[in-house]
Amino acid sequence: MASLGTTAKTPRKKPLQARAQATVEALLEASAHILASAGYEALTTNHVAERAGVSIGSLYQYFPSKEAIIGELVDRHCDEMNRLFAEVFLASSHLSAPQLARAMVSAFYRSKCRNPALSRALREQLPRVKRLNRLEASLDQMTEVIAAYLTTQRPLLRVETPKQAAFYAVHLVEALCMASLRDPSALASPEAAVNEITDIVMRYLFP
Amino acid sequence: MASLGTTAKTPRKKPLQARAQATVEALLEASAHILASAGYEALTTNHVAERAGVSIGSLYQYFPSKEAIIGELVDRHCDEMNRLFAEVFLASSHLSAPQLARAMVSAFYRSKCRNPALSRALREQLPRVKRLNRLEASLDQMTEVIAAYLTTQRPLLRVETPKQAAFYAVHLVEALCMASLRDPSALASPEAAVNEITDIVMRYLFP
DNA sequence: CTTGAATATGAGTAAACATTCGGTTTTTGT
DNA sequence: ACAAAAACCGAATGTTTACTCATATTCAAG
Repeated sequence: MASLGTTAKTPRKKPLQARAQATVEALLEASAHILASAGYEALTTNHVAERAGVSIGSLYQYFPSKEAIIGELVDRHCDEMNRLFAEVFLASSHLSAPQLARAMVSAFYRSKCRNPALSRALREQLPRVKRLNRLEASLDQMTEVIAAYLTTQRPLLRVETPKQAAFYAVHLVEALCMASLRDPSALASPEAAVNEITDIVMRYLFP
Repeated sequence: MASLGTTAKTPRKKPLQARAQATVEALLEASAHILASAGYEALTTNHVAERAGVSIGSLYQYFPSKEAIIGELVDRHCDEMNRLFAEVFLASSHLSAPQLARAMVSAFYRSKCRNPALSRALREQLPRVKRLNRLEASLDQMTEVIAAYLTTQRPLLRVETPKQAAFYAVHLVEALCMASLRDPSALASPEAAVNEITDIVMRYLFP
């Protein structure tokens, strides 16, 4: 491993032509597949390049380091999650609290269902790659939005501290969605899981 | 790295004399410290030996591989958690459901408080290592015990499926304890956290 | 005190791995 | 068709790291 400290942090080149874009996508897809199916241990640059069907040299034309690939993977995952969260929140903000809650839990659950194995790997296998903070940051941002919403609902609220309530609510939903995802066979259907989780949060937040 | 596949899985020697025992303890303590303070990346065998104040050769007298050290660390952590769980469960089984719940949550929380950094590291940085299954296995075992208990409380229960309820309850408690642990400053005191988490579980399980 | 077993040592080995670089092929614009 | 740019290639490099082994030291029992 050449000194990580001096590794360039910016890509060597931007992919301009269509085939270069395809190369980048293939590399990211290969990384996601390896991470999801074989774990972080198996995620070596050579392995990624091989699976992507490109040479190791090409990999380093577009990613300055192995960490940069993972970073991009995390970034995309977070962006997708944030996008869905914002979309559903806005689209459902006029609904009642229970309906909104259900919509949010469902959205969260479905966003993880797109690629359960990858979701798990990103959450569980990424050894403190600095970038993983972005996932925590996403949750923190959600917490703030929820806290603001709860403040507007204060009269109806069972709890008195919206910020704290949002913290527990978000972590609760995240953890139970991931847990349900891990073992979907032993438990009920996805819809049932969403219902149950929604129920738990609602009972906590509202009378 | 010598071929992992053919690495011996049993220790070379059992530590018989007192100084050998001390060496083993020093190695485990060093491993825990490095893992908690610097993360898995920094957990190299040479680093462990250095911090333990013994030579790398001594390390390999008592542990057949790096993975074996981590395995022992996880084993001890799980054993401690299981011990505390069983003890508190037996000692409190005659209490009312809310009191029992609070005792269990408190015990869980306190067991993580012994060494928060290590608890986090074992939970968040280790899923790459196969052995982490032991931690999941511990949770699964707890779930079974709780499910059995809930079955005896069925008439009082709000939910109808003890097994599923136990699953959500255990994961909920675990996740929220870890989350509270991560950011104890922003939230209330440990007692308040335990109370809140207990409250959430109780509202879910009982009317 | 002697002797054998247990313990400790640390330079050395080999393999894995991230990253580089010199050179080739393909595409684009003219 | 022809240059220039972009993309691609993969053997080679240098470092990291898990693990070994030949040797030295300490302990315990007779």
